[in-house]
Amino acid sequence: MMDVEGNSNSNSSSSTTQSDEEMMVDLRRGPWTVEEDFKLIDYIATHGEGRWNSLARCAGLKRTGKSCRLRWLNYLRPDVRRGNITLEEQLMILELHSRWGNRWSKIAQHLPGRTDNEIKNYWRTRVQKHAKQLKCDVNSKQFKDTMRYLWMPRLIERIQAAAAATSSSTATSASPAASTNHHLINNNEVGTGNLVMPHGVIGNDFGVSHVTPSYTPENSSTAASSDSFATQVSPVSDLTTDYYHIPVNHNPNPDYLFQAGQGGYSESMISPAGYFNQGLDFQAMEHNSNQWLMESGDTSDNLWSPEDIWFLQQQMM
DNA sequence: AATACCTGCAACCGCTGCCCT
DNA sequence: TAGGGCAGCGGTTGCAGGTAT
Repeated sequence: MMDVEGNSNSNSSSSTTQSDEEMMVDLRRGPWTVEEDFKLIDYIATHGEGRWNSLARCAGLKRTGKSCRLRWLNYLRPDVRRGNITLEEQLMILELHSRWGNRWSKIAQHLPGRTDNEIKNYWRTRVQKHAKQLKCDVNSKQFKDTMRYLWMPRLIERIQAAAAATSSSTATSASPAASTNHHLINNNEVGTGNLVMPHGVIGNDFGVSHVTPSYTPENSSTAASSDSFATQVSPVSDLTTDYYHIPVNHNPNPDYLFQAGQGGYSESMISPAGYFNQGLDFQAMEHNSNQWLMESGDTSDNLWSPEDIWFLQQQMM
């Protein structure tokens, strides 16, 4: 299908526009070369982005406008963030996806520097894998609840643990990392409307202990010493100070995630009273959650034993 | 050491909606 | 108002690198 040498095959029932383009020019496809990258960067630096089809022509690139746009937005853009998805970003993705579904670009808007493509890939490769292990549909209520009441709280714990570890080890320094985490966990900022984490989720009034009373950073299997996690997902955010620091009250977007009074995340997830009433045993389920988180991003296919899966399914019924 | 298999990610495709003429 | 061009979105594919056998 894809021809790295740039000779487009004729299988595609591509759009009229694209077919016309391909007839007129011998368009390249497949991976971009360094030379092409430089051409694109150079041209955009001089002329700016937009008008992608003409941009491609003028820059001397034998690519479609689409391809140029994609390469720029997903890879070459100077503010694009590369590397592992942080815990905070994972949490954000889970929450936003539970709210908006596969609206990747919309989700990406709330993760500065991350592209919709990257988030989509993360979802497909990591999240859907876990759904598969649970033998349930990623869109099922069961899986969503598991995410909401198990996975996400554990992520929050890990963020807290990582922040605590960082702040204690860098208490006397003014490192950017410490500064960053301060913004993420400082509960005082909740009231200011500047903290983007949901109200009460990260802070003294967040009831993590109600969900996982036995948790401590020391005994948690999710501690930063976990090899799989340490390598796959950086336990300490390397976010810039402004990350997650969008002034909520000034955000014109009515859909803004953590806008006060939406009654979403902070109320339903952190106070799952209804769930306890339904007989969910979070203590028991925690085991699975720990494994899940510990191996998040791992390649293991055995996170869930058949017994675990059966148990979880029974609890969710 | 060689091969098969798996995973993650970059890139492509088709579709939709917006804007301009 | 209709049609064409363009930008953007979500889904899908193919490949490179890693891991298991």
